[in-house]
Amino acid sequence: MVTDNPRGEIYCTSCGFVVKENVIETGPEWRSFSNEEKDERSRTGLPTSVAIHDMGLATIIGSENKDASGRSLTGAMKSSVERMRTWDRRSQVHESQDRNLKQAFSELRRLSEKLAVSEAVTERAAYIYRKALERNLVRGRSITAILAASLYAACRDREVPRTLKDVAAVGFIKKKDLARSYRLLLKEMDMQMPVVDPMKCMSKIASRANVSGKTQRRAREILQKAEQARISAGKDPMGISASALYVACILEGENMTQRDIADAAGVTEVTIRNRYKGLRLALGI
DNA sequence: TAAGATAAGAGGGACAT
DNA sequence: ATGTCAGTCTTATCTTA
Repeated sequence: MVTDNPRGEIYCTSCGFVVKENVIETGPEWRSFSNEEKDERSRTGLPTSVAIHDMGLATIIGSENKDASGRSLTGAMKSSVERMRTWDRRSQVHESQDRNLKQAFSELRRLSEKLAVSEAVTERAAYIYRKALERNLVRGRSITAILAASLYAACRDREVPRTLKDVAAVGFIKKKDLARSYRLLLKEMDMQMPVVDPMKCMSKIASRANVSGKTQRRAREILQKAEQARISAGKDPMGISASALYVACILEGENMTQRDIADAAGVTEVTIRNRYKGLRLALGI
């Protein structure tokens, strides 16, 4: 059993079955450099986070007209403090950028929760969105579009297997629009993303399709051979992964239809068939 | 019913004009 | 900037076992 923290999933190392998704960070909040420190430090308050518009560091001037030692303020002082309060309130959302971020991040929370991604991914998405905002990429486009693209980018960056389709669905936007925004981010911000590893998709599909661990191991072997045979480049990783699993089901005598696997992977039967054909050709099955 | 075949269409990358 | 080309994936429909 292994915890994959960035992905927020716990899965079995021998069969790849995903036991639990969206696991909360289990480590201590602080790194400790000695045992004494470890004992002394405790979790205090919210950790700072770039996914909160002011990074969780807001301080507001209270409404009690008392000074630090609890004495009432003089009249002159009162009006002065009142002015400060006004500015204090204004500075909390002092720019349109801040307002934008506030809205975006509440949306981000919603999407992250629905996608069941870890806090690390959410943080990353927030960071990317901030950058996008700074570079004026949001102007003239919808906040949701760029935000969803940031979230997708974060998933790619952290190698969390979420498809464009997954993200588009929870954001109620069209897949092609999401793809467009995502490419915009990559281009304008010179980002480089790792290629999606079909292996990473395997456990996801397998657990959704309810195939046995044995079959899944078989599928992984097939997938490995397929990669060695270089027939996977440029193909949809979910498609590759799904068809490998389909082949494994046949070999292991597990009665799964193309429809079942296709549904679990979020691709069409035709795609399965095409990959399946190439797989047979390359591996001589 | 499941699997295979075929065709049309979308969207984007590469490359030339 | 605009057009073409090759390649991928999707949707839809028909055929085959």
